[in-house]
Amino acid sequence: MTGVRKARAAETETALKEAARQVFAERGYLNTKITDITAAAGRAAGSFYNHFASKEELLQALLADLLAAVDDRVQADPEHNPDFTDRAAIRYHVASYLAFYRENRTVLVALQQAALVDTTFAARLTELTAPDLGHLAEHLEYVRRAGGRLPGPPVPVAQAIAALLQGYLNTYLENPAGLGEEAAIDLVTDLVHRGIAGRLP
Amino acid sequence: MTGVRKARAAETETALKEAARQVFAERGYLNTKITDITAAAGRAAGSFYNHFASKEELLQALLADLLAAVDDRVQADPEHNPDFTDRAAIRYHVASYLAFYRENRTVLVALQQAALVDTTFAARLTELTAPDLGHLAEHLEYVRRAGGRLPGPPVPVAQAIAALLQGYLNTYLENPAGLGEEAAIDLVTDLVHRGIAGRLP
DNA sequence: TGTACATCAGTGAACGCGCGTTCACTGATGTAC
DNA sequence: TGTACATCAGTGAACGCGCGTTCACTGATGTAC
Repeated sequence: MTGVRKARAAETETALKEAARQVFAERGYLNTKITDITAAAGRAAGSFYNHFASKEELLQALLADLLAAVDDRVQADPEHNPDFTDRAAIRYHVASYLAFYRENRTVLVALQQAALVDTTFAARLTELTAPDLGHLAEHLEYVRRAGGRLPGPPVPVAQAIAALLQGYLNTYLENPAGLGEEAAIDLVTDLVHRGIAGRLP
Repeated sequence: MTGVRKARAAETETALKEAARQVFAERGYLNTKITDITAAAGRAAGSFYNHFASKEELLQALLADLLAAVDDRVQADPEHNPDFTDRAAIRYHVASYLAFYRENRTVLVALQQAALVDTTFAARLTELTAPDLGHLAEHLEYVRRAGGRLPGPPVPVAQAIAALLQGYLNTYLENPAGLGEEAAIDLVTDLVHRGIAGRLP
């Protein structure tokens, strides 16, 4: 009568997903066995396959959840300042990237790991980051038009900045080493701001 | 009488190492099976264990070779300019890092992959990069003493720069996207130089 | 509302594949005398 | 220098472990009448 079954199924599905997130965070995606996930979720091994065909498909599901969250966030984002000669505009981007990375680090790292082993995920990952890269490159183009001398063409510079953000913020989140969050954001902001705005007229 | 046996053994050992490097480059360390290596080396599967106890130990051997090469390089390096307020000094470091990374990319990437799965390699890797980080931090300290305003404490800034170098140069080597090597070096150099030297007196 | 049957989520032991690892064997090289 | 035996690098079929995946079974929920 009432959808007790569906509710139960949904319950264990989310239990599996949460268990996966937890276990991925503890020992990494590649080191996680399916029975690790089911054990952490308190279910039998066979139950897994009622919900996901494989560990990869589970990761896809986590990715889908993440993307949904991203969409919400982007919609909540007002028209932000595209002027990257303005330090505050850069800082805003850095801060929101840190917040996003902090929130979704487990899944992002799991994706990166999966991408090493599985070309499907590798393709997926570049597909996902492409828009962000383009977005960054546009902001850099703005700087160039405003008379700033970028250290190189917009796209490679955007790649470099993306590497800096991803690499350093990951390091930072793993071990803040006494540096406050605001200080970390300022650090990256300054590096980028000075680095790109260069010699303004 | 002559060491024909030893010579043969050494020969297949290097054949295995070279095959490993090649296969790692093609499909990645984690995706490589031991039989992939022996097949690429043109030997029987069992032969592998006359030389290495496991794939991990083979990687250790590749790492040892790499470190030996590094030692040679460092000795050949004259007392370089520690003054990171000087653009040329930074460029020198960037260029030599790129050369090193280009030369040893396969093994470095294999190490990074191994580190994801095996805590031994993770520890090894941080151990290996620690001196470089310290070295960088010293150069930054120099800038600070010279009156430059770093965007943050030397060690975190060094981490950020290391992330930029490693992340971007890896991206660049995978796909130069039409950017010349000198241009790539200049890009990173400018980003770092402007970023750290900031407002000099 | 009650009864009989169907369906479904979950269980966990068992199966089987992939791959690392072993080991008896071969032929060549080294050693002893 | 020659002969008999020992040792070693290499071979590849076979073994077995780990782990993903299946499947017969259970008890509860849903449906038909």
